Amino acid sequence: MAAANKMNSAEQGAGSSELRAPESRDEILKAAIKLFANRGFHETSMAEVARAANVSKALIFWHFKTKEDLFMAVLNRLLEPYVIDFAEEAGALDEIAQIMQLVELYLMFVRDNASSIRFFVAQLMRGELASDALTGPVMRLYDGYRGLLVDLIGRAQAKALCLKDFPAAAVARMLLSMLNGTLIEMLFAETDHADVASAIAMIRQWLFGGRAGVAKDAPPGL
Amino acid sequence: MAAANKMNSAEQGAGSSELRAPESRDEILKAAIKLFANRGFHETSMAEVARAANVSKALIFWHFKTKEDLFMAVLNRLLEPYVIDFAEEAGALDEIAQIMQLVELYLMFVRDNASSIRFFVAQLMRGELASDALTGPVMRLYDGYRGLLVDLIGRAQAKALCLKDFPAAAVARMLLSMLNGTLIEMLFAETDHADVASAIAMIRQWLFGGRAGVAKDAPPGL
DNA sequence: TGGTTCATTGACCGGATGGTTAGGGATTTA
DNA sequence: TAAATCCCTAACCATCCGGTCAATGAACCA
Repeated sequence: MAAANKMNSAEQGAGSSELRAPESRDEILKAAIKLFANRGFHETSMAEVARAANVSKALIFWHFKTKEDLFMAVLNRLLEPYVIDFAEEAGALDEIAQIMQLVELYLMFVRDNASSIRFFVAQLMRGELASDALTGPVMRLYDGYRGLLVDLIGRAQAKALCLKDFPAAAVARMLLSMLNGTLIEMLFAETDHADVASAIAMIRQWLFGGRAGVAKDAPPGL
Repeated sequence: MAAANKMNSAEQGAGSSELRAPESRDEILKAAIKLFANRGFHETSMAEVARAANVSKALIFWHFKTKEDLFMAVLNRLLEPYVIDFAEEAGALDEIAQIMQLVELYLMFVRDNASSIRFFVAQLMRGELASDALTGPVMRLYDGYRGLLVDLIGRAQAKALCLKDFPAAAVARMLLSMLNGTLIEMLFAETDHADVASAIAMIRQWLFGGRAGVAKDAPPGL
């Protein structure tokens, strides 16, 4: 059985807008990222991905053995920019400046990766899939970030630079809650830049009171 | 509306383990709530709902015309407890106490409705379905709550009871960010009660500095 | 030139899903 | 008691989905 007749000929004509080489894999990944991000895993069909990537469904299964394989590849691709090392960023700055830089880094990171973060959060929310392959790296990063905060806040408290009414760990947790709250406001309501800037100002005021000590007052990028 | 009549006679006598009267609708709703909540809309099949509710799939389609109808019914059922009037709660208390009571109310509400809130957030995240029927009521409630906060904070600032370095609206927004951040920590990491209590303490400290003025120091329920 | 591998495709398959239908048993109504 | 109504079900259907397969053109290798 199987017709096998071909039918094509059609578009030949040498170059023009034809599909290229094994960068089709990349095309598929990009399409999958977009679709998974704003429709979720279960709601995205391989046929849709194929259509969006301008390839046949079978080709997707040639590149990635299963749908979950594709999903994992998407995960890894999205995880790449998440490896930014927060640590290196701040050199000889005092604790206050370092903390504020971490805060700004967090917010800028969220702003720049809004869509993939939305994706991760959506995935996190339900145990949908791969909760380990997902939870693992993200949580490691998150814990690392919190660790840095606890450390820095502890040192700032020791130098009496920063509010001391609560243990460093609690302050760090609260700071992260503030950041996460601002984050979800950025993601769902569309907070404008002014609001984010004012959030940063309020965080600084909360942590350090009237003290200065920060290099730049209004972060350039935000 | 829902019949409510009858339900009589019921199971006794012959029936053995037989199904009852038009409270089957309720059984279906309860099952659907549970399934939709922790598996989402698309990942929950009508057959599963039927199995979980111990009825036939066809009966579901008799009670609710389509799957989306069932989903809407679930939404409305879940929305019911959300009508709590925050306003009535606080009577003759001063602004500080009222604000702190709102804060506690928010956190307790989240704690008590964790599963349905998780459901709403998951639904909100993607525009999956009914984004109006969903967004509408929840956002109205949320805005109402924020309005109350802005008002109270404004009055507290006027009386110099509360931090005045920022406009009331900004303070309210930040407070909500803190609450939402604490919320997602409660929902996803399992923050224990001590952490929530310390979060409340830190919020009070942030808003009112050393001032007292609050009736109870450690909220009983939390 | 013929063969091997790479990259790609249309057609196909079994299973699950949302939804329908025809009917049946019990209760109410006339 | 006959008709109508309500509540409920098994069986069915069309569609879509993840995944497979045989075939094939192009590039590289002998």
